[in-house]
Amino acid sequence: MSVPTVVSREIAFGSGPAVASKLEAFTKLSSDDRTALAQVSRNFRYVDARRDVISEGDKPRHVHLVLDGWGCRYKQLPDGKRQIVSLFVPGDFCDVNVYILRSMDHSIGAITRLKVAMITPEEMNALTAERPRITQALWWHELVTQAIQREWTLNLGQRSAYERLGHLLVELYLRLAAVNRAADGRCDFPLTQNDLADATGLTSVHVNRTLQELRRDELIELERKQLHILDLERLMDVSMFNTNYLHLDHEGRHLDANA
Amino acid sequence: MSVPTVVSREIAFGSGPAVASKLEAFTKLSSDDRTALAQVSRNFRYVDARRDVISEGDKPRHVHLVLDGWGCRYKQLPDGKRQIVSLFVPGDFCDVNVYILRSMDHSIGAITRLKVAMITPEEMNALTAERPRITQALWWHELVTQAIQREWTLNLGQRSAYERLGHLLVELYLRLAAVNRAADGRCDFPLTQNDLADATGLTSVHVNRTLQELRRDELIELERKQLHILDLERLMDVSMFNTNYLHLDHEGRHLDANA
DNA sequence: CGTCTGGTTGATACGACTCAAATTTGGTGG
DNA sequence: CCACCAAATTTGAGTCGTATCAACCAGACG
Repeated sequence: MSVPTVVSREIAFGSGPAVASKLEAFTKLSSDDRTALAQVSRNFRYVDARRDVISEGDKPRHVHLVLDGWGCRYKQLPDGKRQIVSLFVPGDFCDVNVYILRSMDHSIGAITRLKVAMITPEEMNALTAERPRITQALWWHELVTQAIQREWTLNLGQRSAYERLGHLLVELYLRLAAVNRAADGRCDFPLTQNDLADATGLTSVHVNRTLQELRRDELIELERKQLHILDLERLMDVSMFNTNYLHLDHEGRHLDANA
Repeated sequence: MSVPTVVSREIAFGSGPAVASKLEAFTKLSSDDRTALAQVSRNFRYVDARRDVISEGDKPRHVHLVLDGWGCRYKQLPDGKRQIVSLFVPGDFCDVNVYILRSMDHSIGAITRLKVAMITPEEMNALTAERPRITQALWWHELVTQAIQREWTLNLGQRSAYERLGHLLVELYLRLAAVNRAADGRCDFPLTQNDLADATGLTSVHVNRTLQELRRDELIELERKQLHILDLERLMDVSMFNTNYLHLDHEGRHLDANA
């Protein structure tokens, strides 16, 4: 999870180009690669908190890339129930190649005010045609995204409320750390207890009580949108967290050689 | 969900090349495309029921393609709990491009005796380099696989046991129908109640009671590994089933023109 | 035939939900 | 800078869905 000095020199904690550092968790990128990523990020827009980036039923026309802020993917049931099926933090792509599909089967919403790049199919094609290492890294990104989705399935299916919340907190902390948005057990944490409830399949009342338990056990502090994990190792332990699904061990580092 | 006549003419219910028909739910393939798919399916092996095709921790070396039988992806927790995170039916690819990753974060197991093709990275590269329509179709396959995983997340997070099981039965029925393995509300259904429990995050005792409810409500018959959905429309209704996530509407049909 | 796996039933327990209200926090305008 | 309001958090009491534990039964199989 080390961050290339070239990048980290430029950025302060909590800001800066997360995309490159996210992809560089997989493979080292050349400065040309980084320039190309910056290029496709030029065309961006802001989406207010609690608004949709794109809604279920819409025709997808771009790949979205989260430059700043938090977002989520969610699905709604006819009876009004809502499930957040994934969370986006800076550096996350929302569905590489979605535009193949005719219509969105879920919505993408902003948790905080969101800065998202809109990348056209043509730009994506050019990017992958010209930059094989970015292509590899994007595939890695896709595979990790799928692995996270599977882990959430496991989380909802088999873990208790306490384990489930613990697991989610650890995952988000590690994902933020990978893009230089977390350190020393601390990170921004803009999710409300309601959001947490929708993400974990619990009610917000029960989330509240369970967070209190986690605090009582001196595993976390969480207030004013700031998370502090007091004992990461123990929290990972009680939530049966296995980092393997995040594939954060620079698996593509052997690709560094070619230009 | 119509099946191209060219294919359906050749195959009997319950057997035949499922891959082509699965991909042709997205776009029409040329006979060259179909030949290429048959080529990469030459190298296959059988895996006995209840054995792993590949286990968590293993280094992935091939893309697996289910030629016949049912399989699943599952994850296990240190406390012994097990979650089936996805199911495979004939025609399903298991993780296009997995070999990018260093080690499997989950296991792939056989539910029934399984016939799986093992496709090398080289073969995959050749296939995608030479056959753009297959490449598109594989991307569609990936996107649908992800959509299914999201729907399972929703299923586990927000639906009751009754809805959850109903939803799963409908999904499997529709997926089997798409590869010509189901019709008239009937299909093979080799899952035990234990498997269903692991897939839905319930106990097998509760699965048993809930299936009885579904039978009592005259929605399904299920015995001797045969499923009969008596009233598909009503079952979809009570389980809040929205077919949109399966993207079965031949979205890539505009690609038919090129050779 | 005994054994095993998968299915079924019953009694009891508990984790998480529901509903309802109170309290705190954060943002906004006067 | 304070008053106000809406949103988010917290608390309490009671209920329900699903889990647990423990038998028992049926069919498949060697």
